[in-house]
Amino acid sequence: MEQLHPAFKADTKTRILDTAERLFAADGFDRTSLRDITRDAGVNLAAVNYHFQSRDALVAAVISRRMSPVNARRIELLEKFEAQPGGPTPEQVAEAFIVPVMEAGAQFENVRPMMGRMLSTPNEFLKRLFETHLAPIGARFLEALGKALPGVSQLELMWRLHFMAGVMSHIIAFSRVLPMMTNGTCDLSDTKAVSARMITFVAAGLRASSPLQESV
Amino acid sequence: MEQLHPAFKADTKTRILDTAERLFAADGFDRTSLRDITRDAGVNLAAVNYHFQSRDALVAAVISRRMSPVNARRIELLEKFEAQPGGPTPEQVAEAFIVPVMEAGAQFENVRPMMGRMLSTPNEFLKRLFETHLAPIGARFLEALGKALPGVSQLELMWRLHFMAGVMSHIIAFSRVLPMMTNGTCDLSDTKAVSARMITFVAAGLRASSPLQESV
DNA sequence: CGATGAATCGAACGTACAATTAAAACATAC
DNA sequence: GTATGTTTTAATTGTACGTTCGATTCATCG
Repeated sequence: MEQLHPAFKADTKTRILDTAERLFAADGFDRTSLRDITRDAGVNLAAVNYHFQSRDALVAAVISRRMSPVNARRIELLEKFEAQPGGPTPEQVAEAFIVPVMEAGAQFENVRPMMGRMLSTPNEFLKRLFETHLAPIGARFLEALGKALPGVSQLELMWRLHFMAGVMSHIIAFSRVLPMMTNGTCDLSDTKAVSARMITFVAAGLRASSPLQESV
Repeated sequence: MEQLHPAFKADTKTRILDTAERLFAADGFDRTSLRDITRDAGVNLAAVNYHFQSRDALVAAVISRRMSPVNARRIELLEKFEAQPGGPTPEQVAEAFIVPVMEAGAQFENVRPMMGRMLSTPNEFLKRLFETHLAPIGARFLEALGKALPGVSQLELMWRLHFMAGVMSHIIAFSRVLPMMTNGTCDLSDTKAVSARMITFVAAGLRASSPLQESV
């Protein structure tokens, strides 16, 4: 893992970010107080409101730090696949959607559970933040799906985009409990293998003929 | 909708349950206080700790009231499909998993968002409750998947079970925001149509040949 | 009617929270 | 080495929370 123990070195701002990320991942955004964060980070309580302006702004900073590179990588992959002669395949769209998240999860210990929290916390502020980060990504992937599955209606594509998102969100959100729930059977440490499983499942679902409009 | 406005009739206990369900669905479990609930229900604050013993026990009661019938119906459907000559098809397993939830969502306004909150709240008490309700269901569906997809390894089945759960959880959890996110395109009111789309997607994913072990 | 238990009520308990303040400590440049 | 701007500190503010309490109302039955 790349992260240092926050008790050593690193400036206050980074210590707060790292500790907040870890605690948000472990306990959720709503149930982690500034007192928890500052105590664990070994900094003063007021440091949060000094470096960031508010608790909400800290949450936004924690999320942006990890989400922005992931979404940039997603777009990058998508453009690469779209430039290829056969256009993007459903497998490639799924890969561009899933792999950057899984790779970030492998690189930074807390990213997967933290994103899981983000995807699943009812907090209204988080919902807005989520929209900010994911609305443009959703639109971009809808467009790519249209190229990968010509003839499928926009409505159907929209649904399947959300089904794909559901498969990934669930695995992300359950990344901490999944090994326990399955008695160690489901192991997320082999990122490539898990991604491959997901891509296979999702691509097959994307390719399935529509249940309501059989024709084209 | 079957529910009455809590301000009229119904005894205190039911008024609390109905109001709590509505507020939990709207604002989440953690962000809904007993004061919010009792104010909206028009009952005294102390009534919650009188009728239920604690806030946690109220949460458990709210969830059990809706989850128990859904899970009973799931098992019922599964047994019906398993009794059929061809054994259960992947479509039938998906149907038994998905349809009871969607039907409960159509019957009671707040069930879908409330279940979405339940599936996605980091609260440790909720996690335990979730385990209680879903662990046996998961085991039962894993068994059914084994019959529907003979030759697929237990490991692969476990993953695909979670992929299926992910598709449904995501739609459930996003039931309130999905119409807004998609500019009204994705509409959950036609329960049968949404269920059919999900079943098609999931069954295709379940049937896909394994990415890691091609043979069998 | 009068008594007994369930149900409701207003009020308070102690705890935890985000945010703010003014002073202290620190670093940097002159 | 003193002045200036940045960072850290301890203490406090006001608000909200779950839970508990004793008193009061209500329904039921002897």
